[in-house]
Amino acid sequence: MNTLSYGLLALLTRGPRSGYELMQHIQPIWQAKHSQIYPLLALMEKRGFVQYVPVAQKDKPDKKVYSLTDEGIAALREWVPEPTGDPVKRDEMLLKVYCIGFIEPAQARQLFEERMRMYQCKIEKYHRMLDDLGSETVQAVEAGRMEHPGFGSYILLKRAIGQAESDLDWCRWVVGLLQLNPTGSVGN
Amino acid sequence: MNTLSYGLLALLTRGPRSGYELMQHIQPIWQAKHSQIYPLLALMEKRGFVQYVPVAQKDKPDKKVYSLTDEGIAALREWVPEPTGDPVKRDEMLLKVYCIGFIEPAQARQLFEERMRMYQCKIEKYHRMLDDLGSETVQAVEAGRMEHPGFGSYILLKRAIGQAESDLDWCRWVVGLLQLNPTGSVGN
DNA sequence: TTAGTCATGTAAGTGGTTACATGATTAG
DNA sequence: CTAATCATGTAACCACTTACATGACTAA
Repeated sequence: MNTLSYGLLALLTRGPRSGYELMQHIQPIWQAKHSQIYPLLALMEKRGFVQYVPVAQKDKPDKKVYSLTDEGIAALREWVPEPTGDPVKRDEMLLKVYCIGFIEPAQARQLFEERMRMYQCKIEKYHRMLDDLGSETVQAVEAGRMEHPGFGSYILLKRAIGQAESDLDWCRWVVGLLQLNPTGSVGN
Repeated sequence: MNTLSYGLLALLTRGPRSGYELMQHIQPIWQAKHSQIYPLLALMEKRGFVQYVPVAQKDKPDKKVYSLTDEGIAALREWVPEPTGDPVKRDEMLLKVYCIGFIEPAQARQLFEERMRMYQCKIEKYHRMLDDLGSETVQAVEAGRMEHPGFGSYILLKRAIGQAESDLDWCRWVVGLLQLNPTGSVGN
């Protein structure tokens, strides 16, 4: 049972999901491909943490809909109070930024402008996801009702938006600095 | 040549460094252990991207001080304009937050308070690192002189501080929400 | 005297990605 | 007609962590 396995159990607290759905929903929180998720689900099924019902579909491939067992819920509850690992962040761009004095100013500008587009897309996506949660959830969250399904999703989305906006502001600040001293603008 | 290898080349643009120093300095940007870094340095030395001078020390173990070769610089310059990979973020805590409705309110509070301490430590550490850069660097950055050694370090530190403060604010906001509805305070 | 720092390396294991494999349906 | 989505799985590979190994010096 690794962290991703517990993460899958966490997602299943919202209700039964297929492996494919789990794979999609876990992406914003924990990057993982289907090739990693399917074997873990099979393993957890063997160990009794989850169970599945095969669902036949017309027009689409059949699927397995997984749900938590009592054992799975117990495992989740044991995991939560355990010491939480430090966050792991790896961003290739930051390594490029470290040696920014070594590269063409035009390339530097491009690097930041690409990232600004990426963050803007993310922010829009997250806002759409917030809207999808509905006003009923918003009211529950604002009242601090953490037992409400959607409380976790809402505060996670808020965090993702805050992070993306902070990064976007940083990009704008750096682009502003770069324009102060347009070393690379010969020929523009 | 993987991303970490280019990252090591990026660090070496600041001047010669030992493997041990590289390992320490790359931590805030890219988590990697010495056991991963030493073999990569050996490989890059074989391929001619870096070279080293053995330095004998009294009172300390001998070390190898690596520096960039012209080939290494060329490789760096080729890498920068290549498409930049998406950032990878994996934080166990967010998975726990997702199923926060399923856990004890006291445990939830503890989770956030632990994180708030972690972010506060980080922010203090980053501020100390900023101070270490000196006013000369600050002036160069404020003038947008990106070719200045320290420009990259300064803007990366600013980003790290912004991120940590954004996360800390989020934790405070959630803790505030949790206190609105003290479900778990029976017996306090 | 125990733990921590400096300093380098290898070996074994886990976690995660890419590629291979299948196949029907739908949208451009 | 090509690409994307849904849906599951395996195999090979790469990236990263943990443990093993050594050894001298220093601070609590």
